[in-house]
Amino acid sequence: MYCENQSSRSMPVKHSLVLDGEKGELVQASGRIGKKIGVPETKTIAALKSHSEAERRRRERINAHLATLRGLVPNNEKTDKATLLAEVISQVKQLRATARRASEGLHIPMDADEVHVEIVEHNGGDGSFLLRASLCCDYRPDLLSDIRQAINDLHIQVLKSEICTLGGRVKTVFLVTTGERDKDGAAGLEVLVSSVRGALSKILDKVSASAEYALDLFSPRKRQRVS
Amino acid sequence: MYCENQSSRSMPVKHSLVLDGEKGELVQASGRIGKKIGVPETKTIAALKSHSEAERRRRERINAHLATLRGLVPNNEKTDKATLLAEVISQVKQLRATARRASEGLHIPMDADEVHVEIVEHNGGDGSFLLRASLCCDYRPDLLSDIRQAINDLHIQVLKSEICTLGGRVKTVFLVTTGERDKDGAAGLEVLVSSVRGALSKILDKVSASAEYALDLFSPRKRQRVS
DNA sequence: TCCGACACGTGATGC
DNA sequence: TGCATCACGTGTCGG
Repeated sequence: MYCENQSSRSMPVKHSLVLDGEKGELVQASGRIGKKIGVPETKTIAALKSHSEAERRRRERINAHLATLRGLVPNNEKTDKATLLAEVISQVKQLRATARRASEGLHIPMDADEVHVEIVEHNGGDGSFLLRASLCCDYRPDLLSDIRQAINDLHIQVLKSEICTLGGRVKTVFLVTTGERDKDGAAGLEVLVSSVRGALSKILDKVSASAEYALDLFSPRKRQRVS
Repeated sequence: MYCENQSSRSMPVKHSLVLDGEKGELVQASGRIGKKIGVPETKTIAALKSHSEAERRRRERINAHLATLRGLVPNNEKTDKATLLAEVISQVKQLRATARRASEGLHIPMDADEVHVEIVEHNGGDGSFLLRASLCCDYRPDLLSDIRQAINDLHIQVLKSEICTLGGRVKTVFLVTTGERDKDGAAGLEVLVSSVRGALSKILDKVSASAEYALDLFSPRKRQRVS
């Protein structure tokens, strides 16, 4: 709600005191105000002085916090106060969004092999994005290490991973984003999507190929069951 | 870095113009300054007017962003500017921390049954915390739904879940926190830890009990293999 | 009465 | 030169 500040704008009041001297001493202005002051001017002077000092301390507190925020948000070392605050609210919004996305639904593996990559969110402003990639296939012992290797090769950051198994089938869902912000926008995003899709498809093909001749100990009948 | 502001503090300059009238009109003060101005006073007046208007617009931008932040951060509707900024930097810090925690190591299930609950992080300032809970046991079809049910009953928020299977064994690791901030601090935290531990132990016992008489299709030999 | 928080207008400074 | 940003001191309001 703040202050209504109506009165101060419509009735600004004449200045009666003025700052002078080398070190911020307050003296009485040449005002024509007939305010009958006999002696207590020194008291008013002191009051104004402490007032301005308090105001300066308040400003220092606020600016200190702004400096902290400037250090917290990446490389806005010399931007405006206003744009700095704008970047901060953008950061908070997207952090909250990703934190919320990180706790959502659980999926169960189906009987058909599947590779799926979709763009959950793409913030054009700072080039950040959110990808959901899923792979559904038969389980094999080195599946997880293969996936892990693919993630390392793609240089992406995994926000959330669900690895869900059901009767020899496994479905893995990854929520991924870029490690730090890069500015190549929608173009680089598309190639990244296809890269992720290609890597997962490669893992899927490796499953099928090895299943051709290798005997897996724990896999039940292959790929057909009740839907 | 900002402005050095040395000069403006040590030499504040005498006021020569003064605000007057009902609606913010600028007039010349009664100053004894002999600045020989013939006509261009109106220009200076207009300049000062546009100046103050621009400054007001700047203030409005900054305050609008502050209001947005005030709406974004939970229930700080009428706090100071300074404390609001302090809360914002706290929010950003903890959001970044949890986002970083959410992408860490992957675990593989071992041969011994295990329930583990530990406090990863406890922020005494706002009562928020971060718990890592893990359960390692044999796989059974309704294990995941049991875990999901336990999470719902505990009223906790899952930031990250890893469900990793290896040869009939499954290890699930959860990174959990409180849904929204509650202020009961360390006391409630301890009871929550033991609640989580108890719920997971219950799930573990149910596995062993059902394994007594039921024939699981996919489980290999029970609980002993190479370490 | 005093103290803290705000909005305001203003001079200085950098582009 | 003007234009935008900043720190400053001050008036005002509420507790």
